[in-house]
Amino acid sequence: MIAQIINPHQIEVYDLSQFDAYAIMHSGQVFRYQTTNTGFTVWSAAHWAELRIFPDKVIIKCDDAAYFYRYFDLTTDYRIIKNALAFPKLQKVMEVGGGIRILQGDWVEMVISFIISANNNIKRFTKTLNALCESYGTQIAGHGYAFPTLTQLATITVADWRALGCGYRDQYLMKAVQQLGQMDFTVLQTLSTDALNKALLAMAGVGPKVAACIMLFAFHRLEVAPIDTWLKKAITQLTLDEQAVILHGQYAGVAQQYIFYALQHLHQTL
DNA sequence: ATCCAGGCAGATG
DNA sequence: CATCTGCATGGA
Repeated sequence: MIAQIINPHQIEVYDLSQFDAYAIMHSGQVFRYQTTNTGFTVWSAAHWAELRIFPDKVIIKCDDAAYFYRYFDLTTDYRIIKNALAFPKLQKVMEVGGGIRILQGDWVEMVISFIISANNNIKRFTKTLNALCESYGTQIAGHGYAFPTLTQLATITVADWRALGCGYRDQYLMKAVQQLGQMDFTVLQTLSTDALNKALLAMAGVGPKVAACIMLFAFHRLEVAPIDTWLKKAITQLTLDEQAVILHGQYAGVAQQYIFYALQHLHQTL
């Protein structure tokens, strides 16, 4: 058993070989989190969770256990995925990042976050995202701020986006918020990955890489690998087999996350 | 100071 | 279809 819902506000995770809270938080798929004495606090949409890390388990205290059971993808056995990725250089990055899981993020939050992420650095756009929540999101009593709802996002002007530090992306964000209002997650969810990709590419500020991030981190399309500046450098270092896994494999997105974490966060070489 | 950051849009071959 | 360029902004 990977994890269990103890009650509506608590989850316990038992298999830490496939749940590394530190690696998950630093793998570039969640930007609203804080380190605490015992672990992390993380926010998603209007929800919050406190992760307390113990030697043999992680206790997740949260506002909605069902939400975070899905968010942390706790029904998926990552041992199966890692077996499918057992190539030499991937093995090396899985040794340090093998506890990463692909989160099921809120799709509006992922769209806005990754539009802001383009040609930006993580430290800076994380600051922007937190400012966005504090300025336009609803305060959660004693637990920080929610990500702004679509209604709240729609009140933000071009000048406001600029003031948040979004730079030239302000116009993209204005239009993307409008477009989000005309899209339906439950419909998009039913689309093939190819059709979903096309739908996402129609949004302002969304190109191939941002669309891939949205598909992986909000639609859980594990076969989609966002190829960013880090992966472009990495891919030439991989064997042809591994390149095929990254570009076309069933778990390309997961493999990509292991590589991204090892390179970008741990500054390892392949 | 120059280059780069989880790239994209628009223009030009 | 592929390639080139401008773009806000702050950190290295």
